[in-house]
Amino acid sequence: MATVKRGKRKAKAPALRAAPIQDRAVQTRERLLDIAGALLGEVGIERISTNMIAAQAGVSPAALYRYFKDKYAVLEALGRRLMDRQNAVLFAWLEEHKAGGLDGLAEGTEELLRLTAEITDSEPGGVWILRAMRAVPQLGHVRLESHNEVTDALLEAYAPLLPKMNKRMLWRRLRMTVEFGYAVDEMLHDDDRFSRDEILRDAAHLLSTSRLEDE
Amino acid sequence: MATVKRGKRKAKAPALRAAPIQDRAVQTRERLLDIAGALLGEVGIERISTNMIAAQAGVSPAALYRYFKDKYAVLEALGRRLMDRQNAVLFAWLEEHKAGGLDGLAEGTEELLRLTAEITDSEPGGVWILRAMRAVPQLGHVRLESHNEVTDALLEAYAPLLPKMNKRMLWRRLRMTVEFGYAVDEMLHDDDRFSRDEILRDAAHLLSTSRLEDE
DNA sequence: TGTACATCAGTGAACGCGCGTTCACTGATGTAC
DNA sequence: TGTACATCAGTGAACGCGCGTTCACTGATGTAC
Repeated sequence: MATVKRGKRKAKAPALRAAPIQDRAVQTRERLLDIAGALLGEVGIERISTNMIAAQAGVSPAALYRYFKDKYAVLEALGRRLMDRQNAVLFAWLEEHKAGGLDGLAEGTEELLRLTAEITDSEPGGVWILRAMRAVPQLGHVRLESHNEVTDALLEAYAPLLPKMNKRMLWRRLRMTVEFGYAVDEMLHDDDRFSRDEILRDAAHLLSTSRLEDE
Repeated sequence: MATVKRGKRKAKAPALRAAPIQDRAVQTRERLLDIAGALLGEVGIERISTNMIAAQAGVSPAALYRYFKDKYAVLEALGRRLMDRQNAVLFAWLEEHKAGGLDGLAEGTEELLRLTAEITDSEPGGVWILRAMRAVPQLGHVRLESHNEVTDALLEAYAPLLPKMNKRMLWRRLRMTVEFGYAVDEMLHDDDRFSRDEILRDAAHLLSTSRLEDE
């Protein structure tokens, strides 16, 4: 028995999910998420199933469970991926505009809304992911955490520009503005009577003429 | 065979749903909707089932199908009932405040938001009904139709007060404000860091300082 | 008022189906020597 | 570079379960005479 032992133990690894190591694993995971997003828009949150996702992605149902603990973990990862991408855009935008003062930020509002909408468009099932985050109790925290993080970043930029204003109130109003921004993102996707440009312009107008400060 | 025939035909009525006639039927229908709303909040849109609704309501699964064509018809009726009640409040509010001009309407904003929230609270599963209307493709039209109807009514009140403004643009901006209003209603139900009063006051402030007119 | 009967409201049990998940397994890939 | 072997990625088939819906039926209610 001259077989060489190199691993610490030869216990049968429990085949549970872990951070993917090989390249094809990363690709399979992303593919599962893309398909899940697309199905969210096609069949809806109450019809989507793990078997359906796996079949569309061309893998066995069991493969899905190497990457996700259960069905909700798939949806949660989907939501997180979209929100992370949207937040990255917002952080970059903030970095670029915060030097411009309140006016600069107001002028950039339309651009920010447009960039965010483009991220939503680029993700399969984009807007349906946002809606699922709202409607499924188990997923709500993803949305909340993301929105709060964004609001924190906004506060950092706005607070020095409104030094006399109560921070707690400013945070609250920024939080609400974030919520309005997402409402606009959703509106863009189910109104066909108006062009995207019209909606974006109105949204930027309403958001930037509403006053953060004062009583 | 001297039996008297009074009905036009004696064909076995197909036992399909129709407008309820007896009082207990009306009550059963309402009870099914109440239970459905409550379950929407408790188990979520992706776990709720017709069997579950019937069991909780204390009737057999088959009884549910006397009142609703299928599962979506239950949810649709639920959404319609809530939105009708909210719209009734809005119409009454509008009637009362439209004489006050733009200032009167602006001052009444907080009250409208509060009244709407109270309706949402009073309906079992209130906020989850609103969210389901968003997230389920088959139900989206209920929300859209309701919001459009509300916007039409608002336009009627605001247009005379802003005679120089392009009607199409005004409608669009009012439509967006309605959307913001519903976003506030939803916010009230998942933020526990701030009191309802704080949120309502901020919302009224943001909505009424944003300018409907001008470019 | 009594009653025969039409209609309405609700039952009990079952149907076929697809769900979410797990099992023991195989094939693909990486790596120490 | 070859190779033995550990580890990783993915399979095929099945599981128990609850789903949405329908069936033939019974009991409750309303009403014409």
